[in-house]
Amino acid sequence: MSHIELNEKKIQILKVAEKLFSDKGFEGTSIRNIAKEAKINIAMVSYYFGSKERLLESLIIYRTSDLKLQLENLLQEDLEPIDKVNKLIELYINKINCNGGIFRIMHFELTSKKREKTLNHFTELKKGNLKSLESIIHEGQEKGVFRKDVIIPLITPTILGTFFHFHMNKIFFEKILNLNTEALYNDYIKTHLTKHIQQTIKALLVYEN
Amino acid sequence: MSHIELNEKKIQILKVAEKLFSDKGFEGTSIRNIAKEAKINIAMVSYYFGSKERLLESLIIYRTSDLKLQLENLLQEDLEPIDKVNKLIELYINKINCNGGIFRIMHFELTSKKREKTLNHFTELKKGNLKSLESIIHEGQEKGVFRKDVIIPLITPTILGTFFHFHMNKIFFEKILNLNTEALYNDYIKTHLTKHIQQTIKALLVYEN
DNA sequence: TACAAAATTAAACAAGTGTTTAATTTAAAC
DNA sequence: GTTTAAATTAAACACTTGTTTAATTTTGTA
Repeated sequence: MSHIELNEKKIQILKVAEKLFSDKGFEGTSIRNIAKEAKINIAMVSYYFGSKERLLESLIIYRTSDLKLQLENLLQEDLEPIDKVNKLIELYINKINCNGGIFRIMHFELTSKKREKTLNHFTELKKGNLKSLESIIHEGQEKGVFRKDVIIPLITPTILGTFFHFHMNKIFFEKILNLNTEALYNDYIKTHLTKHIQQTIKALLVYEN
Repeated sequence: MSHIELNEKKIQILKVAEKLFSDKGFEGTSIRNIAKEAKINIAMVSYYFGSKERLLESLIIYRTSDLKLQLENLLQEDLEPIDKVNKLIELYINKINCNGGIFRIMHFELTSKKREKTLNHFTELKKGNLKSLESIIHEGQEKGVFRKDVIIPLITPTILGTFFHFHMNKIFFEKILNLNTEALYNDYIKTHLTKHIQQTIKALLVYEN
């Protein structure tokens, strides 16, 4: 099921759908919107993907398939635990930033109790990610550099949540931080925001009350 | 404009709308859904609020009007800066948790460039909140208990982002943390999640590299 | 060239959307 | 009790939705 042949046309449709879903939400985007933007006939979406719902499903699988691999590679690098954590944060942010809207969609559209099948794929991904994080933290704890009373499953919400909330309030932060161009905004994420998250997680992991 | 007379019927509609918007999103909820649930005629929404858009606007104003006041009261309490921060975190979480879906809606529906008027009210609220937070942190910095190189506008994303991300992935966390009942889930937020956020922010504010 | 499979199309489908209308009922004021 | 305003209703409005159909064009293969 997670193997779907993706020809060029399909990928083109997926990318347009990603952009529109991200801009206007899943419900807010019509198949006619997608067809117009992708310059295809409205019947092609059903023809290729079966339905709008399964288009979303395909999109999510298409965009998340390599994240797991990258995380596992990170685990095997020869780095200090804190550097692994920092790299993991960078990896997340980079991944989300590069893949435009899909992660936004996943967080906003995949909470409903419908879309269960799509949600299952997402749950497996999150479980794997959590396992990777756990192994890094445990390593640090055994080395005596990380605290032992930290709740590991709550670390991801802090990393991703901080990023998403910033992204979510893009217009607000552009205004108060004077990020007048897209380049300035992206640069701020890559430098200040990333550093803030790394600093936060480090403090949480090593700070003793 | 921010003063709207709210009779009982209006409030009843607002509460139903909040629930449905929160469950299925703004676009995903139809006026007929709302009318059916609230046991009113579909024309009543337009009659009372003018449009679906302005129903959302009224809902947001209705739910956020007292937050500003509560924050300002907190500022004037006689507490140590770190205790004020902790109380602020508690206030946020409590506020969001009690007011069910509205904050979720605000974060998911208010990013689009449409809905500008509704968005403006929200922006003003956020600016005020940031000012309150700034004054607390500055107080702590002057007393020498907080670091001076922290980026204050990024603290709110960490507080709220962590909470929202947890809430967003409710189903996932219920599963991996064995929060089988609604009561257990809410209790986890009130205790562990709140503590995690407080611990995180404290570490960020006082930890020296 | 001829055939078959795949791709693409315009049109239609039934269902659902937010909003408005005009008629009717309810409530309040005199 | 009559008058006036507010509340409520069913029906219709024009429009959009996701999906399907059946016809046509394009493509690849023998």
